[in-house]
Amino acid sequence: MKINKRVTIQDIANEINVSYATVSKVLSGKVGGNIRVSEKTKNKILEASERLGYVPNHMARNLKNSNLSLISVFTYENMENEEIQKEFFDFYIGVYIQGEKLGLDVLFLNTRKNIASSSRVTLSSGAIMIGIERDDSDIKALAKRNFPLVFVGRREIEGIQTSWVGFNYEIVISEIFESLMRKNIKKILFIKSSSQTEPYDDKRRFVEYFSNLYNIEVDSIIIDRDSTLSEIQINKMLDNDFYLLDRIWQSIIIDSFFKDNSLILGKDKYGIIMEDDWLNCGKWTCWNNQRKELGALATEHLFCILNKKDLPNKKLVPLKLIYKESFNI
Amino acid sequence: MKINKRVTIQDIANEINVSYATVSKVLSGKVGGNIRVSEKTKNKILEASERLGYVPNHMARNLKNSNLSLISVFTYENMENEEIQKEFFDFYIGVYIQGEKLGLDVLFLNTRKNIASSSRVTLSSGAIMIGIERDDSDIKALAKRNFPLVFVGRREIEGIQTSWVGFNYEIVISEIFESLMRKNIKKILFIKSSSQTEPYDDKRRFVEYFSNLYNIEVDSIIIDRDSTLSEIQINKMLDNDFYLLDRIWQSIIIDSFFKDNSLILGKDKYGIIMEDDWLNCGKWTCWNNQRKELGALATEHLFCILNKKDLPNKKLVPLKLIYKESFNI
DNA sequence: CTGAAAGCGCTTACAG
DNA sequence: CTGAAAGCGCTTACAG
Repeated sequence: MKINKRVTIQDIANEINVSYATVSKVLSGKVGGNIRVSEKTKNKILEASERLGYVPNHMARNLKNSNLSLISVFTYENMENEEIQKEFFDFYIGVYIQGEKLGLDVLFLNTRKNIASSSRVTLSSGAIMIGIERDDSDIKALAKRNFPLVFVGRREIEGIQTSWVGFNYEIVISEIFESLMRKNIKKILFIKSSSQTEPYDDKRRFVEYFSNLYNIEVDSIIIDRDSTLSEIQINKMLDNDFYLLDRIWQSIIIDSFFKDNSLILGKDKYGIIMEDDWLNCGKWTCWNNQRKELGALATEHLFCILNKKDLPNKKLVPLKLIYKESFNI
Repeated sequence: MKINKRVTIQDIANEINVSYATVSKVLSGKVGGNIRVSEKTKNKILEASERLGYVPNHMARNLKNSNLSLISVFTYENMENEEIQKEFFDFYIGVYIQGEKLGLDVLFLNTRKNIASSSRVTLSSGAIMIGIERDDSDIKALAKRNFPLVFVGRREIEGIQTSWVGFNYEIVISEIFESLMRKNIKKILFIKSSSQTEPYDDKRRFVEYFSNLYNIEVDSIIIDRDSTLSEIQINKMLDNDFYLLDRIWQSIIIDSFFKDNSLILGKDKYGIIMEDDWLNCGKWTCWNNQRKELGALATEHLFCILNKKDLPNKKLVPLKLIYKESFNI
């Protein structure tokens, strides 16, 4: 595999008959202070480096210095899917920008179902995990082995203490129910997806909590990506005037239901999507997109873990409702 | 800096009194075929690796094996700028996806004006350069030193043979002029920006060539990002019915000129933007977004360079006109 | 089947 | 000011 043999410090040392230690000192920019090299030697080294075309090998440099400045962002999701690209883009940008601020380089890894290659994550000093794939035994292995990992979105792994950052659903869901109360809405339809991951569990828990607190009756149905509406579901939807949606893409199904039944959103029926506007919520009230902030926060956490600093107090990114036609106050 | 001392192959070898060569064989998954290790030793190693929490160090692995699977994408542009994010996103996705197909990991680097850190690009085996920054002496140094580099967009560096991929402007600009001819338009206004980079030069060259070929008169003005229109410019714009724009953001200025003068695009005035739709061209005819394809092509070229294969014949990505209200056939 | 040794390219005390 | 030597963590002929 040694196809691309590049010029090394050794080559330069040989070329001009000087020890490679000295070459290293000059070429790594360490001269000055304690480390002195004569002007003449220095120039000879610089000249030879230029002439031979020396390019430093950072792999080797890092091996020696155990540099912590390379992190990776890892996901199993299929990035060829445009929707997933959109879903992740802002997180990535947040990681990238915060990484730059903290002096971290970012390796984006997305290798599906291939243990050998996913382990390439260990090129870096730590990783941020994005995505909801559940069956990721090698990630669990990394977590178990104390490889520095920060998950985006609450994530529990049995028997392991995981680091994660997430959105603060509590406050924004409380805001939703307060507005419902103020509007005197006493009964809503909760449109769930069948996703069982922690973040969705959290949302549902808060819906339950605040609906009890404000004494609002909640009926629920499940609508998934490929769902067609059953008679029962349709009746429940006709029966209720306010819908609370789990997922943004449910709104497509709902919108077409409205069309079929000549109902108008914001006039006949109301609703809120409990996600941010990563996929264009259109006329639906949803919360603001804080994905960049979340990516940045994850990066900060990882940075602190790597450098054995105390984690930031902030672990949850606050969310705000963006009121649109589907539910305006 | 050795804060995060991790478990190494040595640690495992010491733990169970076996040579670290054997540990390496087992843990790198090399056993089988010529390389045999007794079941008993293997299990001991696996157990200890699990118990101590071994995570391989890929830096060291790569140093030994001079692995070519890490490439980087490099730019000096400021990624905090949302417009620039949009401008680059599709390229990045293209690189990322093609990289995955070719088994390359991608390091996204964006370190501005800092030689020390931009040289971190040498962590990888080669780089794709995106962006139009002209004053990049360290990139030139890398190019001079034969560090494998592929530029996105034609790019000439004096005295150096550069690899680059780009869009095929010729065919799409010929298509523009053919349509003009068919519509019997004999006179157009070319709205240039003052950008002097190779891709814009290319476009202008083809405009000149095809306008001569089809005998279409071209007047021109320069409009930049922060321009206000001069009287002369306004007169030229009133005088002409068809505008050819260099850059997508010029359309904002033109649109507001239309508004001020109660002119309607697609009715009173016509035009085409000679860019793709990365920033929403609105009603303007422009060409299709092939940035993913371009990113993928750059990745392929870099892959071939790294592996000393012949470069793909294809170096230019073809473009198609997307006809919209501003100029429809 | 197992291990001693050389080496990937570099850095850094340390001695001269 | 300069260089010999050890070592970062790993792999891989090679010998036993």
